[in-house]
Amino acid sequence: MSDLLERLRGRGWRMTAQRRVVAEVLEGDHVHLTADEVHARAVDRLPEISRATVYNTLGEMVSLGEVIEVSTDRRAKRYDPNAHRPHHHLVCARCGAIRDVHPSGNPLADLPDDERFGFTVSDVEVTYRGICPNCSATA
Amino acid sequence: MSDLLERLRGRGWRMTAQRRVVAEVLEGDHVHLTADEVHARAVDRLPEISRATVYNTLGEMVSLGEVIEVSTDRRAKRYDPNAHRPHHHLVCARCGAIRDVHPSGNPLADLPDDERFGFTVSDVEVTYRGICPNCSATA
DNA sequence: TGTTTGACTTGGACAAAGTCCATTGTAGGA
DNA sequence: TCCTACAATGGACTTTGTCCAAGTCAAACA
Repeated sequence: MSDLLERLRGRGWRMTAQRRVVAEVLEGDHVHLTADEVHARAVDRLPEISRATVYNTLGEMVSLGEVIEVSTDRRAKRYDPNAHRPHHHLVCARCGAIRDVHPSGNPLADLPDDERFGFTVSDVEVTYRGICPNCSATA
Repeated sequence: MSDLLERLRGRGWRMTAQRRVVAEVLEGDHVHLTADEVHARAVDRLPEISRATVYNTLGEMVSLGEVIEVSTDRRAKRYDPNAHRPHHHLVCARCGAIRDVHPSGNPLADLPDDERFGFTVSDVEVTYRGICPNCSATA
């Protein structure tokens, strides 16, 4: 069983076929699927799974902090299962490909007090943009 | 006339009442309106302006690099007119308030070569998240 | 193992945000 | 002033996501 599923079970999740399939679809590194993509892959394994269940399940995983929502473009949110490995994202401006990246330094520390406007700052999300090797080759 | 409008005219834009109104609505610092908010304010000055025109105009401003699209949450894109003053954003996780911020350091330089996966990296977008003073007071 | 129950799933209606397009209008040059 | 290419309009359509009432089932318990 996957780590993700293991952790969810540990949190008292009732284990259903639907949830198992959604968790399995999300396995791996550099996985950044949209909800509809997750649904399409889930349907391959469990044809009767509904869109609403996929949305519900992804939403619960996010609330539990087991999956991260990533909004890299104007389109659908994407779901990243590596919630427990801090990282940021590198996105191809042309084809939308996404890679997980690990910058040096801590961007949180780079925000001076006089630029915090009294906010309690707890998190930072960094998105690098550029052109991937594939797209620059076929330019 | 606003700076924004001036620059757009310099780029050969045909000047229409609609475009003028959209540009005027976007004036100012810490302005991060959604397309619908822009439309609502534009309608106050020019009642017959259509939603499609607001979307088109904002889209053109973005393509020309005069306005930046900001996706701070799951909801609508927001439009930031300060495209020529490099900055990032600080967002309240509770009420959604947005401030422009200027971190020290250059996050682009923090991405090592071996984390670039062959991408030509050209831009970086940083979103800080936290709770604004107003929301932490009324917790 | 069978029963029970509340959590889970379903499918369809609904909503928000954004795009597309045929038609109509108009800015700005000749 | 007239022309024409560019721009605006508004309504249909698409995509993405939410909500809900009714049915289903995982797992605790006897």
